[in-house]
Amino acid sequence: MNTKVAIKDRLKMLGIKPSLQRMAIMECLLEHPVHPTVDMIFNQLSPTIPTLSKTTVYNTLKLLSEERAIHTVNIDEKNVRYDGDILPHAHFKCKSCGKIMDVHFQGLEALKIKQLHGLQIDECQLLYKGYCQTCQHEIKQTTNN
Amino acid sequence: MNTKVAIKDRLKMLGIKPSLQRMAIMECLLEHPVHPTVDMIFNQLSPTIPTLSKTTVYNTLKLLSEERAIHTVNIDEKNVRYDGDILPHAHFKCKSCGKIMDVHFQGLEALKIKQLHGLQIDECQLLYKGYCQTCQHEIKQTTNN
DNA sequence: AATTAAATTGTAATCATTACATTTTTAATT
DNA sequence: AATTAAAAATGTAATGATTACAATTTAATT
Repeated sequence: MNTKVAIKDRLKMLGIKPSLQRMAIMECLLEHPVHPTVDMIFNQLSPTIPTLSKTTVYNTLKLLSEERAIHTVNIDEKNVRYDGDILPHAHFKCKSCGKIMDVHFQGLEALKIKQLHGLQIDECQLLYKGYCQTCQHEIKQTTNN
Repeated sequence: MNTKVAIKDRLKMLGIKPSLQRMAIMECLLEHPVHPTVDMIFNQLSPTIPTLSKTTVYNTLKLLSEERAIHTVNIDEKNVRYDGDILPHAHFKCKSCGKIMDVHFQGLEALKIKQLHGLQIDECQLLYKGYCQTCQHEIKQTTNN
C-alpha cells in the first residue's frame, strides 16, 4: 500500500525533502500507473494545488529520476513518460491508441546485467511497439466491412 | 559488402525510389555505423551534395524507417539516432562521453517476440545506459587524484 | 515537347523542455 | 519571536529539434 507516510519515508530515505509538491507528484505516479507525461501530471494535480507550476513538475521529475525514485520511459516520440514502478518490467506502446502498458515475463530480470564487454551498466529499458488487443479487433472489423 | 548497387537494389525491393539523396543517406548510415543524428548526417553529406536540405534528411529517414530499411534508436534525450543495421542487437549509451555502441549477446533474439499477452508486437528496442570502458578509467583516475 | 506526378528544397511554425530570475517557503541562528 | 540564510517553487523567456507547408526542381508519362 502506498500511504502518504510510506511515500514520505521513501523520499526521506533517498535524501529528498518531502515537500507538498514532491509528495503529490510521487503519489500521482504510484496511484495512476499510466506512465503519464508532464502535462498529464500537471493537469491531474493542478486543481488540488492551484499554485503548482509546470516547471516544478519538470524539476521534481528530474530530481526523482536522478535519485532513482522513479523511471523515465522514452517510448513516445513526442513526450517523455514517467513511471513510479521501479521493479524490472518492459513497456509496450500501442501504435494505434497510444496506450502504454507494462509487460512482465519470465527471464526479464536476466537483462538487468551490470557488466557486459567491459561496459558498466546501470540503466536498462526494454521497449515494444505494436497493436494492443482492442485495436487489433477494431482493425479487423474495419477491414471486414 | 554495401556496394551502391546492393543499396540500390535493397531500396527498390522495398518500393523506395533510389534517388541520389536517398542513396547517399542510406549509404552514410551503413558506412558510418555510429548511430548518427539528423545533423550529423546532414553535415556529413552537405559537402558532396551542396543542395541537400535538412528537410530532405528528415523526410528520407522517416521514409526509410517506415519501410523498415533502417531503425530509429531513442536512447538519447535530445536527438533521435538512426541505425542502418536492422539485425537484432541492443544499444548502450555512455552517460559520460555520449557514445552509442552496439551490444550483442546470447539470447537477444528471444526478445524479438511477436505475440505476448494478446499484444501484437512488431518493434523491439533494448537500451542500456552506463559508462564505457574508457570513461570508467578516466573517472577512476580523477577520483584518485 | 507537353503534362503530370514525385521528390527536393527553404522558410516558418510548433511545442516540449530548459534557463534563469524572482518570489515564496522552510530551516537555522540569535 | 524576529532575523538571516538556504532551499524550493514559480513565471517568463529562450532554446532547439522536429514538422508543416508552399514553392521549386527533377523525373516519368503521354
